[in-house]
Amino acid sequence: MKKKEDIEKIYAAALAAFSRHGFKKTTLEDVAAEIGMAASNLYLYTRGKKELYRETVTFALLRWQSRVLRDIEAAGSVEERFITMCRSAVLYLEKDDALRRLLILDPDIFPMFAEKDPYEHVNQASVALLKDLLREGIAAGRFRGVDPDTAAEAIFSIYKMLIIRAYIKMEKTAGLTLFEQTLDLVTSGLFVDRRPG
Amino acid sequence: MKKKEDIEKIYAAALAAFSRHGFKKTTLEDVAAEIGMAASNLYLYTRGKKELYRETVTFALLRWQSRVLRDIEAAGSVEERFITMCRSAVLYLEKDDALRRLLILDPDIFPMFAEKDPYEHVNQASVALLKDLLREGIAAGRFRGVDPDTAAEAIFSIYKMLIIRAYIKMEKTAGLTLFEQTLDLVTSGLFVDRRPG
DNA sequence: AAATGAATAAAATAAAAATTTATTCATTTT
DNA sequence: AAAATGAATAAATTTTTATTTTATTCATTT
Repeated sequence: MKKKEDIEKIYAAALAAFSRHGFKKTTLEDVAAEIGMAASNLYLYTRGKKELYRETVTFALLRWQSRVLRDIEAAGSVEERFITMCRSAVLYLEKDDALRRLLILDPDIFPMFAEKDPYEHVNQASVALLKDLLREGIAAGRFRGVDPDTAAEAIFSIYKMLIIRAYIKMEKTAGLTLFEQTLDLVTSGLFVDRRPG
Repeated sequence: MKKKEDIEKIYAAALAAFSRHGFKKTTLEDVAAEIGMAASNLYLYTRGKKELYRETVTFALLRWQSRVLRDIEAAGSVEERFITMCRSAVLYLEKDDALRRLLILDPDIFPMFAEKDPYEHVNQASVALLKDLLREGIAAGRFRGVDPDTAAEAIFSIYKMLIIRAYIKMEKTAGLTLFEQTLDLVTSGLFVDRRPG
C-alpha cells in the first residue's frame, strides 16, 4: 500500500469500524482487521487512534459537504439554491448509513450546543456558504433585508436541529415532515401581513 | 408548619438548595437547613429526594408558564399574542435566577432531543397553547395556512433551542440578538416572493 | 400531628488489582 | 529502503473491594 496514496482506504476501513460501535469500543485491531493488516502498521499512516478518528470523521463530513456543493451548483435562482442547500444535505445523510450511525454514536461530531465544535473548520465553510447565499439574495432583492451574519447563524442552528431530529432521534417520516414544514416557515414566514403592529 | 398548606415553603427552599449545586450534590440536609428543620421531617411532605426534586422543578416551570400566560392575556391581536408568548418566556427566564441555574445544572429538565421529556406534562400545555394560537391566526386569515400541529412542534423546537442558547450556553446579548432575528425570520420569512419557483 | 435524633439501608466515592488496548521498537518481508 | 509485523512496554479501562457519605426508617419527644 503506497503511503499517502491509499490513506483513503484506511479512512474507509476506519469509518466502517468506528460506525459499528463508536470510538471507545472500537480497537485499532478492529480497524486494521477491516483491511487485513496488523494494528501496529496503522502508525505509518496516522499519529494514533484519536487522530485517526478525527481524520476519519473529517473525511466523512467533507464528502457530505462536497455533495451538497455539487447540487447547489446545478440549481438556478438564489431561492432555489437556498432550498437545494437545505434539502440536499438532508437527502445525502439519508443515504450515507455509516456517517449517520457515527452521528448517532457520537453527538459531539455535530453538536447542537457546544463551547467548541471539534469540526468547526468544516461547519465554518457551510455557514460561510450560507452567508454568501444570503448576501446575494438580499443584494438581488430576492431575500428580505435581514442581517446576513445573524441570519446565517440562526438558519444553521435550525438546520442542525432538524438534522439531529430527523436522523438521530426521530423516525424518518416524522422528521422529514418537520423538516419541510420548517423550511416553508423560514422561507415564507408565518404572518400574512409582514410588518404587524 | 401546616401540612399541604406551606409545602410551597419547602419547594422554595428546595429550589434554592438544588439551584446551588444541582440534584446530586445537594443533600436533604441542605434543603432542610434552608428552613431550619431536620432532614427526616421532610418525609412528612414528600416521598423522598427524587420526588422532591421533580415537584420542585415542576413548581418552578409552572410559575414560569403562568407568567407567560398572564402576559398573553394582556396582549391584543393574534400576531401580538404570538410574539408576546415568545418574548415573555425569554424575559421571564432572564429574571428567575434560580430556575435558570437549575436549567444550566440539569439540561434534562428542558431537553432539546429526548425520547421522553420528564416534564412533558408542563411542556405539553405550552405546545397546546401555541397550537391554539396558530389555529386562531389561520382561521382569522392572519397567519398563512400552515399545518398547526407540525408548525407548533417546529416552532416549539426552535423556541427551545433559542432558550437554551440564550440562557444556558451563550452570553446574554448575543443570545437575545439571535432570538429576535429568528423570531423575525419565523414571522416574516426570508423570501420576498412567497412562492418561489 | 409535627418534629426530631439515632439506627439502618442504599448509594456514592476512593483505592487497589486485574485486564485490555494503545503505542513503540527491533526484526522481517517485499 | 519502504512497508509490514509480532513481541514488549506503557497507558487506559474495567472489575473488585473497602470506605465514606447520604437517604430513608422508626421509636421517641415536642
